[in-house]
Amino acid sequence: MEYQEAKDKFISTWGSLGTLWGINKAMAQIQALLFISTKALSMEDIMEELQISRGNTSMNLRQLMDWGIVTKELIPGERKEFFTTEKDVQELARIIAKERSRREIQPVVKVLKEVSSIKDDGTEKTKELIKQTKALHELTETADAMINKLVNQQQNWITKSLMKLIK
Amino acid sequence: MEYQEAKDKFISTWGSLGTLWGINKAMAQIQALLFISTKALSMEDIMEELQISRGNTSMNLRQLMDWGIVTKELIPGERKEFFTTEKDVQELARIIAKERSRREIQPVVKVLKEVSSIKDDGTEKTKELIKQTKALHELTETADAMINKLVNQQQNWITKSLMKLIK
DNA sequence: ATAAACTTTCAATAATTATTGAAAGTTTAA
DNA sequence: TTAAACTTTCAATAATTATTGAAAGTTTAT
Repeated sequence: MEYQEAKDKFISTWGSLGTLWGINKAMAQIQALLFISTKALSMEDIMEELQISRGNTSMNLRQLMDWGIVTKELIPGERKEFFTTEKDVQELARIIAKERSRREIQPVVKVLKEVSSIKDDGTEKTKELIKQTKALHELTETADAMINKLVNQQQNWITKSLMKLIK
Repeated sequence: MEYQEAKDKFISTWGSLGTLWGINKAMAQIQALLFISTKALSMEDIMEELQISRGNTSMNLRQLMDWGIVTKELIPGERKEFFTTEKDVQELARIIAKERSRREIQPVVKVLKEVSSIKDDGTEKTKELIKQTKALHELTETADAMINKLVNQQQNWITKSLMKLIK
């Protein structure tokens, strides 16, 4: 497999995986492109490479910046804006886990807590609703906490290794 | 909050969370409905409760059965088929994690492995592609393995507690 | 074998989501 | 201040995905 084929394959695969972390195809592809690029890219570059419109590129870059995954980079002497993505996979995982938790998991946890706290009127169906949503609430909260802890621990482990290397 | 309101809230919230575990709204809502139901439900019951068509109900029930989350239950003397979902949240988590891994994560891991294994032609861009996809490959594989281990460990922990309780 | 009771399938349609492109907005240089 | 170079916005449109409903299929009882 040659460079170009490998590159295209990576970008399209990563793009379709976007749903897994709750973002759309174009957004994931832009991130993928930046992730394997050796230098910061302009909007023009991205449009050209991915064959998408200016508007689409602009909106998706914005979203990636909102997530904190992509940053603008100003190149001296250049009028255009250039973009780069977080290159460290551990840090990337940390950001994604945190954002997904905040955007999607926390709101659900809140509803599960509310629903599982309704007053028990003694009927079987109410008891079942409370029991099941309570179990789901606990599981969701635990799983979310664990994942966040996990990605942060990895982070710490990496940081420690780096520290050792540096000093 | 009364029973009906709590129930509706749970079903619609769980439905919209469907995307998080890679299934569509109707599928998630059917599962949610069965999850808090005190008895097995017929297709008629589900259509009525969720206000969805027969075809939609049939197709989504099938998918839920493919996932291994819902099972048919034959009630003696009844011509209709009745459906129940896995009621244990831990087991549910285990099934979902396993299926998602098989359906979505493994294919991506495979591509990442392929792409990161292309021959290094010495150019900077090829080196970067190899380096970054290799890092992503390792991370994805590790994260996937960890999550599966995690849900299985929880499972074991629960199983052990139950065993103690029983004997 | 027939018909009633039920489920599945799938082409048509609806709903949702993503994308475009051009006008409006912004920044910089002269 | 003007104009060129660039980015953002957003209504229109395209693409994708979900849903319907009725015909075809299946199972069971007589």
